[in-house]
Amino acid sequence: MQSRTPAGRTGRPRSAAADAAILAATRQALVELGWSKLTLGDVATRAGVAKTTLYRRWSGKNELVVDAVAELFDELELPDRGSLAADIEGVVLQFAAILARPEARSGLMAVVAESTRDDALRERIRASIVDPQKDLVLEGRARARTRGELPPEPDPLAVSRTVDLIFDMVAGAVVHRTLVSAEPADEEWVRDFTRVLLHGLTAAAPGPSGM
Amino acid sequence: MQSRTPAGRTGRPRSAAADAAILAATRQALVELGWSKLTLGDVATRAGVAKTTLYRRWSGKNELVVDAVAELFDELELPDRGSLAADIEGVVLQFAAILARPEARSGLMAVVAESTRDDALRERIRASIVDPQKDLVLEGRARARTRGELPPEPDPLAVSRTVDLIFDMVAGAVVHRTLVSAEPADEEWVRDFTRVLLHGLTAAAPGPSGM
Amino acid sequence: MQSRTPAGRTGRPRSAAADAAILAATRQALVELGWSKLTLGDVATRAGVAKTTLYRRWSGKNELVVDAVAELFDELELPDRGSLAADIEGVVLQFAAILARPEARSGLMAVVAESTRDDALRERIRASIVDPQKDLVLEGRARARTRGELPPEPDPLAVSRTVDLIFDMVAGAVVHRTLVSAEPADEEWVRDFTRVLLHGLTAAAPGPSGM
Amino acid sequence: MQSRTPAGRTGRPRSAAADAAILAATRQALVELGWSKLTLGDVATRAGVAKTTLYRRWSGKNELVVDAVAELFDELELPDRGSLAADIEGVVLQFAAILARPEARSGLMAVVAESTRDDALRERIRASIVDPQKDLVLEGRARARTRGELPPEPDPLAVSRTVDLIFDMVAGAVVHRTLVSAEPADEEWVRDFTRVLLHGLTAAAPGPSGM
DNA sequence: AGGTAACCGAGACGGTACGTCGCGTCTTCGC
DNA sequence: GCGAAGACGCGACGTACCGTCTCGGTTACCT
Repeated sequence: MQSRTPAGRTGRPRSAAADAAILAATRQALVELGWSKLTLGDVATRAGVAKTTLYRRWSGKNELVVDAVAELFDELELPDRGSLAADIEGVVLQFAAILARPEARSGLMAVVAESTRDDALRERIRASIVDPQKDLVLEGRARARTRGELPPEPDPLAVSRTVDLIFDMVAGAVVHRTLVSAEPADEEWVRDFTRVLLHGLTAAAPGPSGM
Repeated sequence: MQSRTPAGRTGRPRSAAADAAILAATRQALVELGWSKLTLGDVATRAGVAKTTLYRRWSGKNELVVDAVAELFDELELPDRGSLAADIEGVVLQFAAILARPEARSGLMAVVAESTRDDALRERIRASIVDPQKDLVLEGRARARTRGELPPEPDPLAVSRTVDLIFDMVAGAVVHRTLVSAEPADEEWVRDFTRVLLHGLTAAAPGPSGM
Repeated sequence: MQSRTPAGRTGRPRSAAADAAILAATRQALVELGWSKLTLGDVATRAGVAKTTLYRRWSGKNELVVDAVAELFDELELPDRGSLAADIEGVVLQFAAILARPEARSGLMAVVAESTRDDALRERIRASIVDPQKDLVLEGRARARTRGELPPEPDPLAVSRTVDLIFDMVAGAVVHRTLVSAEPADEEWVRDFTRVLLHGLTAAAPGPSGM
Repeated sequence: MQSRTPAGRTGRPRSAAADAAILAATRQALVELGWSKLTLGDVATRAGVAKTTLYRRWSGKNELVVDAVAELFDELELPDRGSLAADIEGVVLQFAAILARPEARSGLMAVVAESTRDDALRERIRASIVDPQKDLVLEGRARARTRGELPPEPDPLAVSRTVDLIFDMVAGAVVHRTLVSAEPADEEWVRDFTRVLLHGLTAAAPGPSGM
């Protein structure tokens, strides 16, 4: 192993505790103030840290909040509930539970909004938040295939297209339900949604577009 | 008919041209600067209007942008393309076309993000943007029913639940595809999506939960 | 008799009551708010008058306040107390009494300050406020001369110089005492001041500079 | 001795150069614009300083101008011209010279006007501007006493009363001559004034009121 | 064991935008 | 045509954060 400091250097190393304190303070501030009223000076104060220390690690509000929110999604995992439908329901419920937390709600949508004009930010969001979720879709399909619930892998290009579609439908529906319609994505809704999604995928599968 | 000015009728009336100029300037600024760099002072200048005039009509950036973006959605209408699937594809494409415009992208997501902490704002978004869209879903279902593509109206409560689900799935998927995945919701994607959605709805329909 | 409207004109004549109401409202506002916080909109409201009406009669805050304060000095008159010293004491006390009123204090000094960069304003102050006071000095000297307390009139140029000096000394001392030292110009102070002034004038009179 | 920074010693220290630049810019703006058109934003710009820096040091226009004008009076000193009359003439001429400068004229009167409704401001004016001048009167009397031009010190209470009266007469007359009458307090006027004042004081001295 | 370089807190700095207030002008309606 | 009501363009206000920059002082690594 090696030291964390990038290029084995002299001088005092950065405090590891500060990073955690800053991210926690960011989430706390998101809960209490929301995205638009969150200020970096306030986050620094909450974390017991100087503004300088914060700016040494993050270049601005967007990047900081992405990282703070990303940690919330680390707890997402694919439960093994025995069937594809049940697995999907499980993960959708987890996703909905995260979006129900106030620090995720405004923070996530705000950085997504910002990312429409900032490619680096969108890439950061994709890498920290979106791709890990997409991996769950892939993992779920693989598990279903071993169970025999899905046919063997078709050609890879079609797979990618299908996975992307599934992901947009799942994430999009939950986000829209939670944030725009402002209704809870509870078990009943998730059951309805999962049924439509699964039936749609299996029924549409043999179609000519190779789904 | 009657006079438009509701109650107090004295004094110089508000300029109607100013409203239009301000909303147009807001959209222009959204295109050029994006949400976060848009300032009300700049919008006022672009509109050839004093800041006070703007503040007399809108209480802040959020409300202004909601109204500016809402006008973009006024052009949405349900085309009659002859079949339910084609109608859906048509309206989804229109929706996608609007979301492809930069003044809608960042503006819409940003106000949605803000609305997570501002109930009045969420209600404004719902009334000006969301509900008109939802009406299209209702209209489309009614038309399909006269065509015989859908069974006659089941009980009203289930209808509401289904319409809400459809709406969250349609709007959510398009938004997520466009803004998060940052891929175009083009004809091919819309065709795939519509197939899955329609198959899912018809296949799931006879289920015990009354869908 | 005839109408007040200057050049016998058509249309509704200006309300004479409005002028008085505006000046009274100005003094009231001076008392409550002071010069710097006095606003013309507020004066108009207090007077039950529209801003337009006010601006039709006065061109701005300075001119309005000069007129409002000038009315306070109309009550100044030269009492006949039997001797020059007593006459002076009397008029100085009256002057001090006016300066003790809050509507005079801040209003007067403020317009004087403004007049340092506005010749028209200074002329207006001189005509409405200063010259009437100076006339009292002339009147007092004439009366003293008939009493035999002063020698007959020397050459007119020297008179003007002396009157100006007396006036600057009297008005200046009272103003400074009242506003800068912030002590009351009461009877005792006025007696002391008058003694020094009169002794100075009579003792200095035979001097070579013709006083 | 000890460190200058009183208590909190951490953080970047305030720039001493900024204070001087701001006061100089204030005087320059007073000359060019006068009190009423002087804006703190403009002063900051002239000083090459941010508005916040200015507000960190002064709470508003009044306080700033008092300090800016006070520095003008620092150059006042009592010349030794050999006699009491000559000394007085000298210091009055200095005082008049300062009041002849445009940065003093409008600035000084305006803050005095404001001070009629702001006790803290009046105290600030007294401490920075008035009291130093009054000290000159005391110094002049002491020097005259060593010369034998004045009798030895009478009782202290009467002294205070006399000094206050002298001061109000001197400062008041010069201010009134300069600002209200708008005539120069030149050597001739100062000679006349000094003669009246001195004769008045000496002639009145033996009076019963203890002067 | 000492030197030194990067870290840390605190907080002042030059900026930019905020949302409000007052100005003096204008536009409308009613008397 | 006058007067009330009030919207208008304008410009300054005083505040809040931004992201940067000194400060003095503290570690941990590397001789």
